[in-house]
Amino acid sequence: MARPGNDPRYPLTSANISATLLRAHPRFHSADTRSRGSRRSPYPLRVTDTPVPPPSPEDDLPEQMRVRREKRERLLAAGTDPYPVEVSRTHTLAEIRAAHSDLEADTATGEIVGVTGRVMFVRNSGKLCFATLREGDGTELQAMLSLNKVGEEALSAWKTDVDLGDHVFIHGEVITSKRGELSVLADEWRMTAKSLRPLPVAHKELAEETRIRQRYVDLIVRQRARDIVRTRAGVVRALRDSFHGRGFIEVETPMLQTLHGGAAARPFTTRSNAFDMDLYLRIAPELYLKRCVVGGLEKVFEINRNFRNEGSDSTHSPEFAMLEYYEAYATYDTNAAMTRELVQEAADAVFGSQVVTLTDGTEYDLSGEWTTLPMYESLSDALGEEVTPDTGVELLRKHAHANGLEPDPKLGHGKLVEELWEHLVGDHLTAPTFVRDFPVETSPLTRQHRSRPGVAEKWDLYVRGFELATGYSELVDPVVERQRLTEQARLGAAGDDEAMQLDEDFLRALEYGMPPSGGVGMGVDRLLMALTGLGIRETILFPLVRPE
RNA sequence: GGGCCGUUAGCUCAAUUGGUAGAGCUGCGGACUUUUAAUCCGUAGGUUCUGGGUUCGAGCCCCAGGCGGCCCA
Repeated sequence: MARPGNDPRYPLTSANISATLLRAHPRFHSADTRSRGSRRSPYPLRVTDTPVPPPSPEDDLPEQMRVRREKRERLLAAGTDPYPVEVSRTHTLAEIRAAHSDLEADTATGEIVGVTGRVMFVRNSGKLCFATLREGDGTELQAMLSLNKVGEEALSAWKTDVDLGDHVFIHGEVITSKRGELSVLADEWRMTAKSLRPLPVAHKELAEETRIRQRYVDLIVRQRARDIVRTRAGVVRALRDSFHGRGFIEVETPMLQTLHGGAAARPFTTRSNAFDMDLYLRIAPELYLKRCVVGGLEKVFEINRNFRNEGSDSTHSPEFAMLEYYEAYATYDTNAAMTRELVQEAADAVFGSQVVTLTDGTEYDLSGEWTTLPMYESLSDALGEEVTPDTGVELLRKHAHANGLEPDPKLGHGKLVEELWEHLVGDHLTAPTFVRDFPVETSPLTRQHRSRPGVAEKWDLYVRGFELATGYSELVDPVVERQRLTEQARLGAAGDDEAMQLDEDFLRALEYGMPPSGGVGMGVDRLLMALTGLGIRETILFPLVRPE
């Protein structure tokens, strides 16, 4: 936006020349006090017949932002770049802390260093200034600036130019203060990145909405926010290490798909201009990973994003990270054991223990073998009456009503059993538990149990009451698979928008022969939730939110 | 989709029955060479989410909407 003073259309006048000069010279600060302290624009309007420039949006900025912008301009006017390309940092703050962990108070080491950090606290006095610098991981170190080391000009510039939140460079000697605080005593300092916005109060929690909408600010002020990011990275890395240690190959399969499949979920749609066709964001990588197994990638995994066009709450996000892995010659028995190991190895890698401390301070034990509950038997126990794959829909509906549920009248046997089970059993599970042998009807891509009619070789893993993962002995008979998918497509045509589409290419792949295989899907965000006790929006760095 | 609650200074929050919108931190000016959320003195900062309505007068009451949270389906 054009403004007088830096736009040729609005040449400098004596009035704004003097204002500019005053701002550029710290010596004149006291003389300039009144004009800088007033609410008036620092750019006086000229009394001429030339058009008045349109009001700059900056004139409407809150006072504190305006002040910081003025400081930036003052630095520029004085020939100092508030955003230099390069600074001569010699050590991180953490390196200095590590190298001088047990110095006595009031010690001078003689070591000269250059350090950088964001100014988090400032304690300025007349001739000696203290500042707490912080670097990315939260490590803090004190900077000290004294009159006799940096000189009057640099000290005065420090006091007038530096605000909380600014990045600065400090060159000087590593010392400890009289109180014993490890510090760098400056002989030189400079601005490395001027912050134009004031930091929130460092000692009060940000409102949850602000934490999510402005995660960058959350990360600046809250150690826990920084820790969560690192915990998540550690968990993902541990997962990859576990897979690599077992000979798995990581692949990346399409997120833009012409058909959506692999799960019962509503997809997002998008559009390809070049292909002139609608595309779907994937709801699951399953059908592509199975193509991989057909092709001979016998141990294959993918960690990446799925998108489901559904609402969000404390356990759901429309965009979430998913782990899926498939292994030839594995079954739902062997992949349950491996899934348990993956979780336990992640806990060990990140926390050094399989007993994790949740965010509310309670401990959660992931160690050892985990409970296994067959679905029909555990539901029968909870009802006090036997329920089997042959139990009729009417009787199931009666049980549902007797237990305070009002299931959709359209629900069939399978979904009724699952709803009843979730209500009577699932909601009360706390310890890690595998629930096995689901109704065939609700598991279209799973093979029938090898010996028990009416159930599928499928398990769900419940941890702290929510579903963390699901595993199968995969259905690999291409003829049966075609029947199941055709039925799904029929449901879709009938208006069930969670049903899958018929993927002829996937069926063609299966017709080449897929070895007997086990497959597992696990929510990565949910794994974080399980290990930390956080809500899903705390485990995702930038969750989807409505625009402000 | 329904119900309830919230939305006030840069941030975190107050504001009696409807009667001049306040505090702390932050900012600005001043003092201070060993501070640790420094301290002391002074001072500035507001479209009370938006739009309508009632009233002599609305942050507060009414209507509609936005955003967020919680509970329910």
